[in-house]
Amino acid sequence: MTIREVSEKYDITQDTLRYYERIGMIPPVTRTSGGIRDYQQQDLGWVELAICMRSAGLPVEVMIEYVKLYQAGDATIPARLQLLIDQREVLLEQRRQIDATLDRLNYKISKYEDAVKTGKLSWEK
Amino acid sequence: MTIREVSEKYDITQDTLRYYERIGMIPPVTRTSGGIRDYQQQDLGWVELAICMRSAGLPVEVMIEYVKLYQAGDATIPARLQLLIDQREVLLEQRRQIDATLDRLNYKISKYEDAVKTGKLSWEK
DNA sequence: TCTTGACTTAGAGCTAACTCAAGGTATTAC
DNA sequence: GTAATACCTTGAGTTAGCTCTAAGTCAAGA
Repeated sequence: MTIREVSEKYDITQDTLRYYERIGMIPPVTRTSGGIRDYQQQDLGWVELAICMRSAGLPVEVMIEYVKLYQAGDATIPARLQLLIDQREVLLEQRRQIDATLDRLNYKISKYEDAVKTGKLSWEK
Repeated sequence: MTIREVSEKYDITQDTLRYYERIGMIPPVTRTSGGIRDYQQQDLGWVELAICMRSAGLPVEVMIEYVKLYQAGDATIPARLQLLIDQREVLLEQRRQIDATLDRLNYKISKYEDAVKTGKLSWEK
């Protein structure tokens, strides 16, 4: 699969795909004899994982670390497990923050809806 | 309340508090005759709201827009309502992304836990 | 009054995560 | 073979969101 096809499949720019590879956020992608990227199933798996992590807001640094551990072999399995557990905790905390903000937004939205309906404010910020 | 007290109360730097005010993410804070910030209850409400939005990952630009609308008076109430509804949608989408990533993490974590227990991989990335 | 420490502004500097540009190579269509 | 297009690398540029620095002002204690 060419970089163009991958970029269309995952709706991500070719620049970003090359960037992810360059900084080690995904392992080196399979190349043709001419040096052109030819993404295999395994490469796509890494791309998908990277996009998933980033879309949740996890820093690229974490994925770089994970890839390094992966490339270092099976001895790093406990370290990889710990990294994943740590990031899960980060995401759970982030979700708590989002929920707290959603509560606040919902409260304000209901107040504003009242204000719009009745044409006046009940007290608001 | 002095800027030091506010920064300690919300665990945020004084620089950031001044920055938020400077860019219009919160309205101008009450000052003493000497020009020193003296946060009132209302100022604290804005600080709290700003911190809440930022901690959920909403861009400062959105809060700036909201404050501008607020300062423009009651005629902007429908626009403010719409802004809040839009941001709620952004947060709900962000939460979906986090949940998707949590699912992926949990799957990988369970695989790694098996690998650590049994001392071998069942197939993993 | 003098000193000390907390406060002020304006503007420069920093980091993360892209994003773009320049100059070159590979592949495909004719 | 050549032209057009898609790819390549390296390195510089951009944006958001702080964070720090410099140079100065205000307020409280000796």
